[in-house]
Amino acid sequence: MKTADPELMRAINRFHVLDTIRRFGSISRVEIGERTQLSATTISAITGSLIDDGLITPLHVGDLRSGGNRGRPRVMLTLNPKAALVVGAKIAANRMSFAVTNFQGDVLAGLTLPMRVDRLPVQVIADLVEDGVRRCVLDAGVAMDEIKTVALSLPGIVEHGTGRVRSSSIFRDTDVPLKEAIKKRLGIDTIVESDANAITMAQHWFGQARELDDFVLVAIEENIGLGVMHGGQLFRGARELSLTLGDMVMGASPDGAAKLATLASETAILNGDYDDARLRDAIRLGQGMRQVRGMIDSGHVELQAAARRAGAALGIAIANLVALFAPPRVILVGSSLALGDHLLAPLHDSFAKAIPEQLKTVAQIIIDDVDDELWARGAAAVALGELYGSPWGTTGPARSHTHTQNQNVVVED
Amino acid sequence: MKTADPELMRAINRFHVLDTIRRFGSISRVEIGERTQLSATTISAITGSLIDDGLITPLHVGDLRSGGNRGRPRVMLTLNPKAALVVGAKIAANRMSFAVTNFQGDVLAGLTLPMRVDRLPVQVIADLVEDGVRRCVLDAGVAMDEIKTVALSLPGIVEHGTGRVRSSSIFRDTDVPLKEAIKKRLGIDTIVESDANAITMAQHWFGQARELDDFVLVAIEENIGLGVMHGGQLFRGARELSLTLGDMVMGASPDGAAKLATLASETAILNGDYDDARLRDAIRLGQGMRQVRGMIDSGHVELQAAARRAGAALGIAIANLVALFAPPRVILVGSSLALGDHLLAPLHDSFAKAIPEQLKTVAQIIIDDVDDELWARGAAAVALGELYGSPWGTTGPARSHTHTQNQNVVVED
DNA sequence: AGAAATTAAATCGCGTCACAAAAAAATAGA
DNA sequence: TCTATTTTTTTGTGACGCGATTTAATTTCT
Repeated sequence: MKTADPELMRAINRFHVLDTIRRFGSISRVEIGERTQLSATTISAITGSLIDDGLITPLHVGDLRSGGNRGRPRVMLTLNPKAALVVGAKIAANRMSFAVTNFQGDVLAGLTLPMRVDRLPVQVIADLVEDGVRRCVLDAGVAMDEIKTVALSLPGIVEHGTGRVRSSSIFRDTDVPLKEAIKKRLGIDTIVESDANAITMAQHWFGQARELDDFVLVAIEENIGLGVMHGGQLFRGARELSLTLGDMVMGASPDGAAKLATLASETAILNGDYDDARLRDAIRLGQGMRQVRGMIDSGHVELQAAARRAGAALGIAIANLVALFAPPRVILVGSSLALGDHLLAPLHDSFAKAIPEQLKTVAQIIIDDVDDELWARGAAAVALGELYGSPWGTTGPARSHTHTQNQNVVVED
Repeated sequence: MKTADPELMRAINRFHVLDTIRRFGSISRVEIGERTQLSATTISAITGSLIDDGLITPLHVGDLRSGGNRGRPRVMLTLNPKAALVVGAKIAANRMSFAVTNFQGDVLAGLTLPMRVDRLPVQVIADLVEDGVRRCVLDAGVAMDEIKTVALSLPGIVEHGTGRVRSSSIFRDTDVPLKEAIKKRLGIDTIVESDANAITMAQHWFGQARELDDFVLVAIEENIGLGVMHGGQLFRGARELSLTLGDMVMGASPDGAAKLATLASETAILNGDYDDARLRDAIRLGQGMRQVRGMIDSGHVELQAAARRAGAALGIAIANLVALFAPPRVILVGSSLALGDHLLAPLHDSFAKAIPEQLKTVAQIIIDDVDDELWARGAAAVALGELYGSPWGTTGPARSHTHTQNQNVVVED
């Protein structure tokens, strides 16, 4: 039970201000006041402290006066890109992606390594992750000790707090203490998050849900991931467990029942149909679904039926989600979207049939074909989100800026 | 976006204190401090203000000194029962229940009226509710204007904020502005809530989940209701919509798919099997499931199969819920529990088969056979919860209690 | 019985917070 | 240069939570 004290109050308002600056990229104090409803005084104090801490920078524009604009000009504030660097990583069965981003979430260096890692021993995977992170950081031209946090995302059920992976298609073992393993190797704060939550965060910060504080995301890949944004925060289960949709059982009785994952995951669609050499290669490269789409287009009936089945099941599962969370938007991402209408037409169709009448207008379904980098960037956003929430610089007392204020770095164009 | 200010801070802490007193019934200031982690100073200030506002009362015990207890004795604090009176009501298809409770949630008067109200015109139902409330208040020996709030609970999807009933088996119409209708009739603040949420609140306050801030409740009656308690608060969908489980589609494709409600609701189990006169009567009296149980016991094969189907479907639906919310406890309530093991055995069975391995130990399923009064009391708890959260007396400045107490209570519109 | 010890609750003083009002800063137009 | 205008900072006020201190109410010891 969190007690409220002045420090918490400040932390909340500070976060609101920082978040507002992040959302608008470049914004004056007055506008922050309009958006947050905080008084100008408070804004000044908080932004002052943020400037002192080096998290934001004042930006005296000089021009951009759109004429007829008298009075003291507004000083724009932006995130200080150099305030922190983080690494985000996505670990998938057939590839790893890394992204080094600055405090604004801009990608300084990206790296995707196609390789089949699933079912390798944990130690080996951890080694590979370490290599990838170090390599990507090197590419970005920075030193490892400048990295504040590393965030890893992977499919499966992840316990956010402890950084343990309860279960994942990547690992043979269950309950893998991945966070500790990586932290020991890199000597950097590490966060482990489900890939679905990472991409959900990415959509919230950079993608199709920038303006929404409530939405649901379904990631259709080797597994079916789920991310729920609720009130601007990732919704986690009661034990800080990440959510998953692949375990949803579709059926009314144990006999006929099947998990969604066995109906709609990539593996399910392929159903062991690896006799085609090109398809085998494509799968190894993570292009399996694209290849399948081609095969369906040229008349592969069985695969088409599999895609239809998958789409139908997904449509129902999504309808169930809408019935539970009533989100204004559902975003679909993941490699299986490469199947195009072979998957989506039955999906929409069964969604329409499954959704209750009075919820029909509630949710809007959006398809977003995202690239590897955004997944990794999402993981980075998870890391940044934590830095925002609990700034390492003291949340503490407002200092009198009177004698520190002149570092107001005048940057002109 | 709520900004944090001293007033909010105080409101939060005040709520924590009040909630702690409610949970423990009778508790001293020191113990409140231990539980809330607030300083003794703050506790003193807040309890002082609560006493001034008449919400709690100091209780000088005198005895109960369990020996060996030196020093100044603790003064116990309790909720002031007379601080507010509320009415809770449960509207079901075949009966209405009412309960007048004091500020502690003690029932001063209860009333259950067996009558078939579903599909009656809204106006008629509203009239019946009005009569029931007035009658029950009269039974409690108090005047209507002493009632602070009325809370109605009913099956279906309810929009909490506006008090509109999006859809309910009770009403023929959709989007019924029930809150307005009742408020106009009674002239009292009215809250409309789903019955599942009300009984969830009741379990949290008085029942099987008193110590839990996270749990899920499934109400199996004419419909399948769902309540989710998350972090000590009722979890509502993004639009403040109440949740429902009856709309969950069980099946992998639109053809074979069926909503849970058509598999596991009372109507579904009966499946139009009204040829038995005694059963017809029992249903009218809300004893349908009890009667069905007897019929199964004496060898009614079809009904037994129906119960088995229902249980199996419910087990799967609950497993899906556990996969989504990871609650430590799932509580089952509702009239269908009268079916006993005819329903529960297949339920547990299919739950065990459907739940993923790593979540097996997460949730504990509890059956609770609750009576009508608890449902109504739950609605009352919903009303009380709102009173707690935003106390009508000014949350305002701490007064020096020594000489002030008489000013406040200026409540303006 | 009276003093000492002990525990609970109230009070005091401090630092912090948000905010309103006033002052200062920075610019455009006259 | 001077005035009007708009933004930002400074100043002053009321409220908050908390640690230290004081007062209150008992029990235990002598």
